[in-house]
Amino acid sequence: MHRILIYEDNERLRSSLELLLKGMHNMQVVGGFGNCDKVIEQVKELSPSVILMDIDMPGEGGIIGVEKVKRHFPEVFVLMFTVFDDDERLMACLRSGANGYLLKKTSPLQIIDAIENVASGGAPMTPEIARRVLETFKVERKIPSDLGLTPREMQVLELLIKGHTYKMIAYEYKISVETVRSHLKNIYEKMHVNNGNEAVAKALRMRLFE
Amino acid sequence: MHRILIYEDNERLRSSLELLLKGMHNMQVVGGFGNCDKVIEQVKELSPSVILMDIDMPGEGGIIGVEKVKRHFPEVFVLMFTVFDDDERLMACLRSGANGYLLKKTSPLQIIDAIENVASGGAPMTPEIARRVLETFKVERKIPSDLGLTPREMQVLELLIKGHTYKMIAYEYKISVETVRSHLKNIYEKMHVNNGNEAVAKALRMRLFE
DNA sequence: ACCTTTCTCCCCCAAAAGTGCTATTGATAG
DNA sequence: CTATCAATAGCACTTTTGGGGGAGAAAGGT
Repeated sequence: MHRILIYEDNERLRSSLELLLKGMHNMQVVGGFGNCDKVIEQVKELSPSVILMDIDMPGEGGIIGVEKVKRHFPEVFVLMFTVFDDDERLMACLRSGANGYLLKKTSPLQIIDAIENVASGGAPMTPEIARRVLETFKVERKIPSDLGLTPREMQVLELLIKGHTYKMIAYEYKISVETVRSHLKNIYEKMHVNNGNEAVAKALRMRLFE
Repeated sequence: MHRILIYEDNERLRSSLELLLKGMHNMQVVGGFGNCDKVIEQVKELSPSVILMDIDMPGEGGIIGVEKVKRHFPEVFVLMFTVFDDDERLMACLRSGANGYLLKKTSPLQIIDAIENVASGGAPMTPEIARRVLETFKVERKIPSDLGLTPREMQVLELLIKGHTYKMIAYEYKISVETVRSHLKNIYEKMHVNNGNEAVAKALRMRLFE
């Protein structure tokens, strides 16, 4: 039996949802509210297993809502449910740990499906949403990032990033400080930077190291 | 009409897939191979609209495959299709720009669905996969990361990351170099680091800046 | 055999960075 | 009113860095 809690400021839509879900033998709507101002108390009180959460609501919206819920009750599944589909909000929800993301144009059947799905550990989302999520992975992709650094140069740069001084790097690799200097000179030239700080920043931004 | 190209080293499975897809009125299997060694030539030759790509194949596997395809033909949709479901491979594929990710236990009907779906710009994946993808978003979440840096200290640190010298920072904010030094001293202490390189690395890793 | 790259090392020298102090001012919280 | 904090600034002193050279040995490719 799934215990559903609904956050949706549009009264009519909320009623429709309640009606729809009540019609299912294995679902029980334990509550419905128009904003997330008291979400913590309400979840504690009603102990839902799945929350349907609209994003755009007066007072505290769904983004704050999902964050609060997931921080205090990470075991409760939260399903975002919205007309808005801008990437900003989407990502904000996902980062806060939302378990799924539905657009309001989703059919009733699919909503039921999604609830079943999320309750069994899945992460339902429309293919549209999924595409956008994957998109963000791609942009994150490592750019060619071929600076032509030699293996040794990479090693030296790595220790520089760790905050080692030239002397420490030299000791680490059993080479002279002069050699370390040479490597760093070459590194800076190849990276088109003028000092260590810039090199460190650039290397990390290019994800040469983690 | 979708033009499908299949990469799958298991002959029997490949035949089954071909048979399944050929049965559809709007799909045409333009080819099938057991590895990705010549994927570029093959795609150029056969110009598929959707590629079904197994991950584990002798020779060049699907991960190299999807990467090659997406680099040379970003407009071709690639649907990964595999028994393996470890996060490493999954992420590698997604980063390379795979358009969807199916597990082999997926039913024939769902495979057809997924192809239609990916061809119309969606990103089909099993809820299971979707869950894992969302998971990676969560772990990426910004941690409180409160070092107690003051606004001014943040500004100074920001320029340091850009590779500015103390002198340049001082000039930028119309303060004396000594003041910059003071700020940096405090910054290093608060961050528990001993020099600029380490501070830059730590700041970027904590995503204090991007 | 010749060339290039990589890794190694050296010198000089100036600039920059880091450490340890002190100290004044203005704003703010208690 | 007082204590704290942020921001400012200074000085002395040491260490570290960065930029300019040059140069030799080993490895790898043509």
